[in-house]
Amino acid sequence: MSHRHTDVTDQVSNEACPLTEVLDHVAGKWSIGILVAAAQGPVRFTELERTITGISRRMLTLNLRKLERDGLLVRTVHPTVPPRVEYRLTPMAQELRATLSGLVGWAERHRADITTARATYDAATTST
Amino acid sequence: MSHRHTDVTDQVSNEACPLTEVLDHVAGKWSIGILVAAAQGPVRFTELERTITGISRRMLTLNLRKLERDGLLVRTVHPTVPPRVEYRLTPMAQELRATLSGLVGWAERHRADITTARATYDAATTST
DNA sequence: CTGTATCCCTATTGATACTG
DNA sequence: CAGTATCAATAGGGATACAG
Repeated sequence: MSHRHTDVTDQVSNEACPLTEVLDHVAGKWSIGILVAAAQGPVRFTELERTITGISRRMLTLNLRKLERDGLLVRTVHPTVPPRVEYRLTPMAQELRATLSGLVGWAERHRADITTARATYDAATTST
Repeated sequence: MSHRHTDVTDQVSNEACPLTEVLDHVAGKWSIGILVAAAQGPVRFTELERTITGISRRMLTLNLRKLERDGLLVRTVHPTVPPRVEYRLTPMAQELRATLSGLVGWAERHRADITTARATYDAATTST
């Protein structure tokens, strides 16, 4: 064994893989957006609904519950007459958000490259 | 306006948001797994198919194409009699992978916390 | 206001068979 | 080996109406 294509097998195979773990909590279409929106401070349900733009009430609720269950969001209900519910990030989620900024940085640095790559690929694919 | 719930509106709203950009390239169920697997060096199609475990041939192909189109993977075809195709990360993707390790670190640090949070949440939800 | 419950539609994915 | 094509199953997500 020294064929120089090093053994890859143990990196992705099992379900305990940290990468998979991350994805399960973050990979959703809305999760990260919610985390970012909620990071600004305690945020109310309706606020999020307006902020996230394309999200439906249903999806917002589902994602909020998931994030809460994973310990990333804290849900606080103020038992006032018009119910007031606020969401805020846990310290763990704040940490995640900080980490996420690395991704954002990467995206910003390479947005143009990606656009170019796509154009090139499409050109090569579309035409003969 | 000074209700201390700072204006969130400009963070997630538009489609040009870097976060959205990142997600489009990375959020897929398999994308990151593929990138990690391919990072070890030139990898062949079948190797990936075995490595990624749960992935179907179809999904592997689709994701490979997407990643290639985005300029994250380079596909090299060796015109030998049994075709030999190898995939490797572009520098841009290597950079992404480095960034990703931050996420992996976060996941590793908090895996236990998440498990606990879920158990707590489920206990509080299931009972009563 | 803050959700929950339904219905329904579409996109994603798996399984399978076939090809260069 | 490395895909592509096709079909069927499913889950994700939107719209809407209703409830605490």
